[in-house]
Amino acid sequence: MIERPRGTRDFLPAEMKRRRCVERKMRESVERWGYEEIKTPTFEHLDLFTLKSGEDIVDEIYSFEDKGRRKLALRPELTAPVIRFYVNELQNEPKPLRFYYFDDCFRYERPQKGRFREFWQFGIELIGGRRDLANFEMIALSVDILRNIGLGKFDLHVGDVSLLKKAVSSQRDDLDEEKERKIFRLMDKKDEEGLKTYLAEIGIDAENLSFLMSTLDPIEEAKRIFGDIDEIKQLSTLLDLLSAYEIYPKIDLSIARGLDYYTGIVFEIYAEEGLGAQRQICGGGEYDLIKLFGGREERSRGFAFGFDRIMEVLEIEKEEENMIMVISTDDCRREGIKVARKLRKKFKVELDVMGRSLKSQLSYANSSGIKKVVIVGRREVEKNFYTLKDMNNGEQISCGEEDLLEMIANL
RNA sequence: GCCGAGGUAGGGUAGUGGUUAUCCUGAGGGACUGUGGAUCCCUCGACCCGAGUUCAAGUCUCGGCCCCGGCCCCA
Repeated sequence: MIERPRGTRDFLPAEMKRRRCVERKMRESVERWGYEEIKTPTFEHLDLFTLKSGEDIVDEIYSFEDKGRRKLALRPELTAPVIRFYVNELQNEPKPLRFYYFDDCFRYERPQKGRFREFWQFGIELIGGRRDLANFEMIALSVDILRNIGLGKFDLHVGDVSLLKKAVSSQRDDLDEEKERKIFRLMDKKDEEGLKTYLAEIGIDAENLSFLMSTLDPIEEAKRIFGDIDEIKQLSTLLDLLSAYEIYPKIDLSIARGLDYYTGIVFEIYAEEGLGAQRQICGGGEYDLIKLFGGREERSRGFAFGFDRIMEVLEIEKEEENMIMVISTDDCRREGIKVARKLRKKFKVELDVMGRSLKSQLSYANSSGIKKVVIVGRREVEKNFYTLKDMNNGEQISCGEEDLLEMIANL
């Protein structure tokens, strides 16, 4: 027997209904803000991703060589492909550009709760725009989506990596990249003890950086240290605009995220429960990929939802299935087929393919949750009528050909 | 890659070295040739894979695979 590859999943019809329902709501949400769907290839040149994230990520990517010796990779995320697309052929479009995507991504990682080797991302990229207004739109939209899909409980954290970088690099002139990274990582993990120990080790006064981890009013504290610099104004304006949309994020200046390409505001959204160690359901921010990919400098920003993680925490009530079954026995199959065809103009209709008796077909309808059946048997065919049966209460009525559609709708 | 817990019909399970591997559910058929849900009967269907120990392995040992929780990483 052939097993499903590690970290992949099969989805049953019931689960696909849930997923499509949420997907539909997400699409509706972003389309109401003027976003349009785009699609990029499932695989790209490996370089696209190493350029963005460094050589190290090759370990976590599904990469391969094709028969023409090209080094390719299944996309591990969608921001880089979308920006590549933009740089390739959309740079002269009028700004802003509002794009959204919903697709599967692939990462070679150890699977655990909320983490798979094939997983789905729903995200947007907003290219162009003045920083404060565009950042407002990005974050407000992400919250709008969650509100629309009915996910009420989440934590929104907003930070600014440029402030973080500035604060850390101002501590020592000779701070190399590796040390900075380690500091960022400890901060991102909120490992205060580890951070203190490490800062002491490399001779930095932890007090100077403590405002980044502060939970009280980090903006005020940053202002005290840096003065009223542009980064702080941006954050304040953003908070003001968000409050107009009734969004009150938690400021967290220690968010480091991928860091390599984020350049300004960053944000993360966490589910409150149900995901174990993988609580993050959304991440995004401002980045500078366009120039890196050889385009004309243009600010852009975006976010992506971990669709599968959202599905883990979201509770959705089941939609009732509205299936009609046309039941006919072997001597009347032709008539049954004709009736089914007529009904399919307006309804979902099933026909028996098992060759079952009338009794067994009813039994099947019952156990499949089919609420309405039309019986087309010899008796009906000979006298030229149909029998409609309501499976909920067992009541039956007869009707002629001309009122079939109407009567079954009202059954 | 690391640490830990697991893997018995489609789903849920019993089974501490010894009959033909238990029970529930499910699925297919029938009792019942034009009327479902109840009942009864029949049928289908499993020890993750591979080595080893043993007279004998679902059970013990080792390796692999998969899965679950966590670490690392997280574009």
